[in-house]
Amino acid sequence: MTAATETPKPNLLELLWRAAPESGRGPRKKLTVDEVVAAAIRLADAEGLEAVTVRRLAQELGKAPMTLYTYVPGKSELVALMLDALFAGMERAPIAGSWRERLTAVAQENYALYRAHPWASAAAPSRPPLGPGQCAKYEHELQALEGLGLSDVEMDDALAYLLAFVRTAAQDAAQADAERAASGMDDQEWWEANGPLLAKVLDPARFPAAVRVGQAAGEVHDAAYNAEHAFEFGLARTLDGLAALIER
Amino acid sequence: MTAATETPKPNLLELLWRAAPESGRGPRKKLTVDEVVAAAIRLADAEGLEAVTVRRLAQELGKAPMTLYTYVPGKSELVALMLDALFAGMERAPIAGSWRERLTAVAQENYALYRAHPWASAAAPSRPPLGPGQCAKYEHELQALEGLGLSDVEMDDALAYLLAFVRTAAQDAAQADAERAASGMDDQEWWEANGPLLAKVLDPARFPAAVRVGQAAGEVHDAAYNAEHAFEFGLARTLDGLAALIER
DNA sequence: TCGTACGGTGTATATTGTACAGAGTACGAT
DNA sequence: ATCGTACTCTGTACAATATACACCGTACGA
Repeated sequence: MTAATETPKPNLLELLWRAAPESGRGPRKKLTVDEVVAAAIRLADAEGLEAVTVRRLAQELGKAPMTLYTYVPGKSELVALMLDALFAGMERAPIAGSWRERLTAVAQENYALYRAHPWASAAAPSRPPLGPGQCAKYEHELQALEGLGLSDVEMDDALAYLLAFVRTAAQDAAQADAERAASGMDDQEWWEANGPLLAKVLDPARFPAAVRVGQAAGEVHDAAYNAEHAFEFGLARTLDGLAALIER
Repeated sequence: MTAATETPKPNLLELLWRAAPESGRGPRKKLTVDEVVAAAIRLADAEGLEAVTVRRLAQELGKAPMTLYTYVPGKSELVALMLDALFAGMERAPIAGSWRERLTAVAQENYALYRAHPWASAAAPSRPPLGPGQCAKYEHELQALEGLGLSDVEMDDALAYLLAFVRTAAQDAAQADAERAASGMDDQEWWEANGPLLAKVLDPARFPAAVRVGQAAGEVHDAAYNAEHAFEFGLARTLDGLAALIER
């Protein structure tokens, strides 16, 4: 009996860093991992992450579905690769200005990325596997916190805190968009449909503050939820919160 | 031809407020929406939200799968009901103390809820449909911000900001737990498996700050990511950020 | 008393990720 | 130069998902 050949089963980290063994046996590959990932990103941008199915992506690439598994071990790894590619491709404006300006720029770059690729805000974990894109992003963004008197650990904490805020804000914005699109109603239609029931059920005697505050908030923004306002407000608060650490 | 009877198709809001028409024709229902929702929550707590399938939940209730659709129009509505039930059942300690103590209590109540029901942190939208549980929660939590000199709109902004932070922190913690469980490796094993590649690829010349800061952060917490620390740090920052608004 | 609205269910469908086996290809050892 | 074998690519197959639809029986309301 020959020794069981045990296909090495490419690790996600190896894949991210394109550190595959590359034993040139067999037919040449007709695609690259990068092409697969790029097609997946294109598809997700155009039709959402739920449109990125193995079959659909294969069709887009002119291959049979199972072919993709020669490039990527599974779907979750594909998503990780998509995210890292996105991070790798971010434009990185030089870090300059006051610490507030620098962190604002970092926040806005991230927000713009997630708004341009809404699927990413939902897919991105707080601590994605350390791919090259993720690392380059981390390296760049740490520059905004360098020289402020923070310890290394505090720099990491502060950056993670800022990025988590931005990701959540973008995710909430994307979700609000998606729900509006899915319901097929604009805010006015929604209110006409659901207003009567809400009026009956939201008893100001039972929920005095909720009714009062909810109404005030709803009137100021034109909608029940204004994502851009939430981002502006939250960013200001987040920077103020970091100020207490930085300017202490 | 008789007039098309057009089954009214229960709206999510009607369902949340249990405001169904209730036309007592036909056989008596053998279950209630609440029983279905309670069973779903039990199942999600025990085995995760992905275990809550129509078949499995029906089996748990001793019914045929399709039976559930008499109680709930679809799965997404079921999840919304589960969330609202969770919110309705939260213990609400009386609001007291300084504003910092009050908001800390609110944050910790929410964090505890999401840690006890990890599926909820992923499922909860920033602005869930206004069910009775959600409303009671909102009413209660607004108390913590009353009388601080904030406008109604600012109260809403501040609460949403705090809650989004807590939800994200809990979600990240749950995800870290899930990944650890799924990989079957503890942190040490993971490092032994992936350390060599990372050492080769994380070039301190290319990523000087990233390597330095990442190492420092990894050493302080025993793991690559310490969720509880992130919550503590973030909560302090978030309260400091709100202080700038409240004590202005 | 009887029509009909409704509860409960069996069957069926479209869609998903992916396991598995087979066919052809080209490198590397002999 | 030859040939085994590792590898690419693909067709088929399977398990699981949500849920549409038709049907059966029940019990209220006219």
